[in-house]
Amino acid sequence: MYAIIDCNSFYCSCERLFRPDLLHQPVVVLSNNDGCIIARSDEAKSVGLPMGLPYFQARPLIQQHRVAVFSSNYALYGNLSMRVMDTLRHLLPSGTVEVYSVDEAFLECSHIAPDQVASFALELRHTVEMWTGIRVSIGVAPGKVLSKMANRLAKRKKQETGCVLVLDDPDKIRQALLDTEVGDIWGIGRRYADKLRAMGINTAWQLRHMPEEWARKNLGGVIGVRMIRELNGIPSIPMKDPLEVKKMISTSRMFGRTVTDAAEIRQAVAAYLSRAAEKLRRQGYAAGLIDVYVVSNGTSGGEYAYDPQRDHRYVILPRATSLTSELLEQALPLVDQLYRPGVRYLKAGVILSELVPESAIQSDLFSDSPSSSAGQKLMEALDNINFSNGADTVRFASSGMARTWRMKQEMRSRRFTTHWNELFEIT
DNA sequence: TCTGGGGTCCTAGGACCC
DNA sequence: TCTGGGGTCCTAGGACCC
Repeated sequence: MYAIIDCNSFYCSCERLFRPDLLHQPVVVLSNNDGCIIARSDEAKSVGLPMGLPYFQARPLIQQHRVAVFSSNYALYGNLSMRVMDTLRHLLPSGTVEVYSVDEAFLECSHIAPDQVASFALELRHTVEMWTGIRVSIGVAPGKVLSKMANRLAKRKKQETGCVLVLDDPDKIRQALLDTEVGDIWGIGRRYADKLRAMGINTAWQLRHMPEEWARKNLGGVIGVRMIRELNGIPSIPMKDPLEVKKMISTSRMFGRTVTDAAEIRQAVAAYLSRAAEKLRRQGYAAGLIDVYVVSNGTSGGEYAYDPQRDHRYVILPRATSLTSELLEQALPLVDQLYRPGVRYLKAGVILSELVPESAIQSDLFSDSPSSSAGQKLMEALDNINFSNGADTVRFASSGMARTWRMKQEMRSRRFTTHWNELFEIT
């Protein structure tokens, strides 16, 4: 059996943890740049605020129902996520927890007797809430797809299920499949859902009875075949090895306003690259390739304009590196190749790929410094200062001083758990 | 005026090789 | 006028996820 454990309205729960006065109030959290709604408490859902609604469109409803609004506070969410995941790893045998996203983890439960699974799940839910203050929902079933389905149904019927649902016999599975529309299956996105409905397939139960060969042709090849098997209770999506190396690290942001100045684009790219390099070092990798891209405002206004030929450049590094200075040196010239005067830019981004473990860097035949250990010490010092004193305390001058292009975050709560000067105070 | 950011996997098709 | 078969590697693009 597989379980998925999922934090309820995670970002909102994090905000409420330090604002108990909001416990039964509607709460929403906004995307970067305070652009749109990305998390809603149950109360906010029930006043009719949909996911992804632009903030400016949501404003009337927000005022009418006195909804508490927060800018996203990733320092806080990341730290609380770590606490939840640590709790799971503490309570389960090693190798059975797969962190799937900031607020979800799959558990492989073969070590638990089938008749114990339900009580174990309830216990787990209770412990996570006691230790972290975060409420979770748990779905258990044979396979990841069915466990996601169980989780979804558990949340939908909180009162009856206590946020835990175990699909452990054919009748329960059948009922769950009948109760799930194709578009609500994990792995079926909007495109496939439209396609399936056009073919008269509306429920997971109907999809389950389609032949594998049909799925191979119509649902993305092997992905479709795995889907049919999972729906039939045959686990076909394995647990992921937590040690697997990442393939890319990317950092991108919308600007707080449109930007037309090349110097400002360079600053933004320098800042995103610094951030990406920090992630790179934290995970112990070096990058062999840098991608830089920009997105502009379409000529007719409104629309995003991105043309890979025109708006994206990359450079292959002579030697993989994780030093911000070396990466900057290679990446900044790309900006000048991309930049077109007079264009209104909305966003820029940096992608680091061809990642290799720092310990296994291929040195280049002609480089004079075998491994730039002074540079590495400098980066270590930089990362330590920025970790303990807050991001960007020390940064490269190329990332700019005034930085008026930076995103808006006007309603961010304090970083209660990660910054000494922002601790929760009791008076 | 105002619509996020960070990922993964898979396939098709072109270039190239023997 | 005729013009193979088998393979690898790479990239772009589509689809999905939270």
